Amino acid sequence: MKKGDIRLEEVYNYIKQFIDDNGFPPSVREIGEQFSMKSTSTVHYYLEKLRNKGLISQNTSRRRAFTVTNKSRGRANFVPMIGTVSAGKGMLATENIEGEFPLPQDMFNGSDLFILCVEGDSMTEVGISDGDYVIVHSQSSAEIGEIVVALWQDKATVKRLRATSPNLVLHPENSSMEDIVIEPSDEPSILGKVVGCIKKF
Amino acid sequence: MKKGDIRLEEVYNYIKQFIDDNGFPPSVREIGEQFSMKSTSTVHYYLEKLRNKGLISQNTSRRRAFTVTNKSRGRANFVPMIGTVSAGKGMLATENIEGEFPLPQDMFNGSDLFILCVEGDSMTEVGISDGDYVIVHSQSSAEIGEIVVALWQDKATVKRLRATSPNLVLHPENSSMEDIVIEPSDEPSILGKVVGCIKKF
DNA sequence: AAAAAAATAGAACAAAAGTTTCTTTTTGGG
DNA sequence: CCCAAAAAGAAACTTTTGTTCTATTTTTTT
Repeated sequence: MKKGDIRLEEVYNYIKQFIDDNGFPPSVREIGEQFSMKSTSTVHYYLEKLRNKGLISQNTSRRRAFTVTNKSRGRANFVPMIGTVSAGKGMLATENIEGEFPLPQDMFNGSDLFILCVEGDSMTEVGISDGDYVIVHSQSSAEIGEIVVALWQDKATVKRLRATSPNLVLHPENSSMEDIVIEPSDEPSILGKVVGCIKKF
Repeated sequence: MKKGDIRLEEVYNYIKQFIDDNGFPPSVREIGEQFSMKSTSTVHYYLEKLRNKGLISQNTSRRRAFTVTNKSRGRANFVPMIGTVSAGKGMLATENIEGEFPLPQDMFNGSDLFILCVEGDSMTEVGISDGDYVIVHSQSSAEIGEIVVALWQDKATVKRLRATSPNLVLHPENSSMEDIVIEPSDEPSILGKVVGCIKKF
């Protein structure tokens, strides 16, 4: 392996790390300092190699403005985590958002997602357990058979949708539990459809 | 609400979006153009407000180098997804990596993690199903009772560790399956410990 | 309506950052 | 060991970019 190729990879990794740490790319001179390169043209030499290899893309006429075009590195989709579900105001109101979590955009895309922490063991038979985080697509209706987040008695519950009329029937995926039947007069509402789940062991 | 406060939020959102889209922050003049501000000092005026509110942090002496310090926005931890598990060379060799996926650092941190796609239904009773992605902490040994990824007959399997000697005993969390007993002569190895799981519905 | 505060503009400036051209040193294969 | 190619350096140059200072307009408050 040629000496320059080793260095090229080191430079590439440094850039990646720098962006991860700082949120913006390093300048030519900062790269040079890192590798004790005494001339900015030396850095330029490597940067052009990386550009030719398609590993970075650089916006001419913009300073400190190149990005790592790592095809294999997926983009993040920041999804809000909902803390308390207050029925009254919009659920995605700022005061209800506990934080934004990055999810792989390849798996979960779209801007109308949110994350909710699951309480209880009513859905263990589909792999959703107490303490898991479900990823929910915000929508006000859903198809029969889909797993939904429904707002009932001012609390969000995750259940499988069995029927919507005359009553809303929610089916826990836990053989020891009974279906929940909610009459229209109780004004139940569907907050969204569960599209994924994250669990920690 | 004051007029400036609305604008302040718009500017803030624009910056966030710009960084998401481009991977580097906008310049003062780019922000100004977006909002038809005819003077860079106007942008400066808003930028300072954002700084004072702690919403962005700016590195003086560095151009185009501020970051959104959204406390609520979690950082991403890029974790490699392993495709084919080839026993021979290092599992985390570049050729085995299918891509890097961003995970919430708050949930999964550390640089020695990898993601693996699960095949089969041997762990459904702990919520790990066919097609799920397990998040694995790379390690060569584990405690009894932990869920591990073991390499057996050149294939990676996810099971609960029951015993390590004299034989390696792997327990499927599926009552219709039998324990797998692997003799030392078969040279089984532990690739890591399962710390999480992501499922898509 | 007047006064105070907030928001915007203009222009000039200094520093940072990418590029270029030419030269020199170091490597690596024959 | 020699020579071409690769790698590194020096210095000057052009743009971009953030800052500053002052003046003006618009909003908000009293």
